Amino acid sequence: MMENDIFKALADPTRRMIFEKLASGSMNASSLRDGVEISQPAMSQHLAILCNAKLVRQERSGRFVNYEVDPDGLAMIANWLAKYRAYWPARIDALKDLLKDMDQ
Amino acid sequence: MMENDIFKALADPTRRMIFEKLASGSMNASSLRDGVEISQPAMSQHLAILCNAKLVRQERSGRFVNYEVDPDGLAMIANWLAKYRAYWPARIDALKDLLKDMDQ
DNA sequence: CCAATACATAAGCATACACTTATGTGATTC
DNA sequence: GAATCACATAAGTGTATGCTTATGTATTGG
Repeated sequence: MMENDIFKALADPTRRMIFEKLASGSMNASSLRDGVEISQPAMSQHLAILCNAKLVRQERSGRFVNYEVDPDGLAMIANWLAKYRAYWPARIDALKDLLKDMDQ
Repeated sequence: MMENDIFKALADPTRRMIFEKLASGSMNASSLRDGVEISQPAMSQHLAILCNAKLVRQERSGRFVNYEVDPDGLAMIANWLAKYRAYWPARIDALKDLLKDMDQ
């Protein structure tokens, strides 16, 4: 199932870090390793899992592979979260900011 | 870390099912087992993990323990998701519904 | 071509995780 | 107050997961 892939993908802190890095701009696998203590195969495996979860997508560019955030995965999480909107505390500031940003 | 606890808690399909069940109304541990093929210790362990992640909270009531959705955990996910709002596709219907519901 | 680069895949290993059975703990009921 | 009920905890076990080293596969540059 897709939902399961997403949550399993995000359950690993290294993958969330990779995802966060990609959110600041698309990058190839080597650039993602810069400043991070992680082996090349480990990075490759994490990226495969993120891609499979539709959180990240890839695009080949010569011998490089460019990775970027895939909105599909985020939309799935938003959908999941929406099911429980009745429980969201209305006063959460971050949430208000989110609304302001999106309601344009 | 709290964020890690939440995503790890949600990575298990059984726990997401338990959470979904609780979202439809607070329940004690025995009621949560109704119609679900899960042992009593397994349920207890899952609930402990969900509580630790602030996704669920408990309240003792005699010899029963009542479990309910904890908004704190959901707010944390909303916060996490908000960091990537730039990537949310604006046209997702569920998202629009969500916005409409919340912008009141 | 052939060496080097960028990345993927395979296989093995240590740890984490979700389950099991067994037992403990606190509250209720007879 | 002894038995029972609702739940928690302990200990053990099989499997999943994330890493490692080694090798494979495109692509590019000299």
